[in-house]
Amino acid sequence: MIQVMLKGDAKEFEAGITAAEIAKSIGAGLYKAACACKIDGEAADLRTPLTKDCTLEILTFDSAEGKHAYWHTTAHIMAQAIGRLYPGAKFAIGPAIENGFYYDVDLEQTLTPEDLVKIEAEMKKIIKEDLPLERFELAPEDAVKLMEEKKQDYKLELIAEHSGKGEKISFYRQGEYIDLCAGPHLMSTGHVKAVKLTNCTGAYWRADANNKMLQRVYGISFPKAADLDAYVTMLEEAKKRDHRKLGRDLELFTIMEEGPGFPFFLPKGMILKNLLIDYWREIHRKAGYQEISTPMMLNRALWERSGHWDHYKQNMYTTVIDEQDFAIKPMNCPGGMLVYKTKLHSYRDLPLRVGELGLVHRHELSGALHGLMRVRCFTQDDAHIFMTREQIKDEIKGVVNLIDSVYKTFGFQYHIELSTMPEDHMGAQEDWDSATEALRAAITELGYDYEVNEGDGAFYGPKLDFHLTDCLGRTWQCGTIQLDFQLPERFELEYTGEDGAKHRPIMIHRVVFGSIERFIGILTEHFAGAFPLWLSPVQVKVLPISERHHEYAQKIAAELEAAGLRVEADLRNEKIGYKIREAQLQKTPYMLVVGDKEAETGTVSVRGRKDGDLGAMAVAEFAAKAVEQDKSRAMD
RNA sequence: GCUGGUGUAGCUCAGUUGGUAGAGCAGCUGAUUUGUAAUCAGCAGGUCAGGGGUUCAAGUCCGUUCACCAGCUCCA
Repeated sequence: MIQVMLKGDAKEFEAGITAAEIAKSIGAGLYKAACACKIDGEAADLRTPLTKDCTLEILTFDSAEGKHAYWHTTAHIMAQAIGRLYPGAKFAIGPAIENGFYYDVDLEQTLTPEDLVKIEAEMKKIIKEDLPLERFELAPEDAVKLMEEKKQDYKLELIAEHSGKGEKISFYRQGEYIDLCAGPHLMSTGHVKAVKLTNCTGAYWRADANNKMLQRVYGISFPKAADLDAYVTMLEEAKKRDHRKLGRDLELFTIMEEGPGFPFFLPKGMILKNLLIDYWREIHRKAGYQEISTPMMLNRALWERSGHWDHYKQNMYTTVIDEQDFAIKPMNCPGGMLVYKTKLHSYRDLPLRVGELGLVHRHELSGALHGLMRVRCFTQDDAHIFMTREQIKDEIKGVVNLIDSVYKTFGFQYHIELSTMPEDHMGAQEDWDSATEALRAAITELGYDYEVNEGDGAFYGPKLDFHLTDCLGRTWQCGTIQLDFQLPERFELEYTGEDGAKHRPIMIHRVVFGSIERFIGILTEHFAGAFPLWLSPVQVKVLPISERHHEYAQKIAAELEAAGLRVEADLRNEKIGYKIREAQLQKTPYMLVVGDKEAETGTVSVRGRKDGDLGAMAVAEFAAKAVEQDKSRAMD
């Protein structure tokens, strides 16, 4: 008998039992979904007989690791299919990703969507053949021999990297196909049920633009056809919510060829933008912030002093005026530094919280542009906090709480990531260490979990990033809190301490929305354009039945407008159904139908965009309810 | 920036093997005066993204510039 640890429970089994049999014994449902396993933390074959005490993890499709095994196996099946159809194919890497998998291949010919259909058909054959996936290990020199035989140049490069450790190299075989791979994998190709190749594009070998560009084929697979259908439906839903489409349909913004990456805000989008700004000003005033505005363009000397000229010049819009170099600001901080220096500061002034809604310009690569999500000019809801060392932790906590309250207002979940010192950085290691520690301590004390991104900090300091999750489960980095020991140094910022001596303040850079433009993009997709009442550009539409009700409609519109609501009356010569359809497509929160009945009784028939006909109501009653909903910034 | 794809009316799209443009919606005009997701008819709307080339003839073929879309960031 041997002892096997399963999810922390020790269980007795007869020696020689396989992982697959154990999986089966603890539930047929689980067995069906079992993708692969790990023995003592190492990827292993489900068919491996267990001969001694060990820890066994059964990976099922409902876990991230199980999905990875499932998708990674499908990647192998795809590679096998490509190998059959295109004998000269050289394979690079083929990992599982968040949604599905890809494989990078080096092929003579360029793959087209029709080719993907062929590959998919070949994959289905391989699945039907139900080929077992078998793991085997080779000494580095034998691994090289095998891959040389198969003319797999990229695999040879990968082996060269791993053989330095002197360890054996693991391979997986299925039928005639052999791949260098750590696993884990499904037992056989037949376990893959529904598969779809979704895309193919170029990708650089090792993500380096100096290397050869390979062809990357993306796909996804599921244990049930219904799951694949649901995934396809989800993609369609995401497409319907695309803020670029909704932005046009709802007349929020546009981007024109004349200004790639520079969005134009249309009247309705401007209402939304201003509402966000109003909200931002309100909460920042309450949180003890002052507001400033610094120039859009400043001279080279300033950017050299801040370090941007050296570290960021390729991304800056620069120009020569009166024989002097100028740059349009890519960030607001240097201007903020100058404002700090306009007067002497006492320790009594600190912490000094100074906000700025600054329009910054950054020359992003043309291929990186994407609607409002990635633009070349955007409004940062920036603020700089100047403080003493003792105040760091409390100030960070204050910002974290501010960000938390804002995201809650929109109903977003979020998680925090901590980014540490990058290779290209300024300043001493000790400063970096203490700054990183301050960030860590603040969120830990507030009870947050966080992920660490090693080496992903800004060149002047470590940072906390806030990633929010929208209703389709996608994450977006929005808020960030960056500690900075460098700029106060560079700009020689000072304050007079209690002791009468000069001291250097420490600084926080932080944003809550990140970019107001981008936040609008995220909100648009999150709400599918049906913004909560308080953010709707048009909150109420008054829809008269016929021309003789126009006067009454206009009277109501005026009353509601006086109550502070954003109202439009649709006085066009159209049938009520037509007007409702249009208001509905514009996602107008409330439609007020008015005809003879309403005019006689001084009421409105209320229709909600989600709930439909809500019945008649006195005008004043509707106004009071709507105003309350607006003021409270209710979600709906 | 790189790889691939796309670019026809405000929007969504047709346009055969090259023979110089069409629909629906939106817009305008008229009729209709309408009760909870599209009333009918008429009119107008295009240097086919921009230069260039091949051809008797280019929306269509070639090359180029620009813009947009997907990916290049999850690494055996």
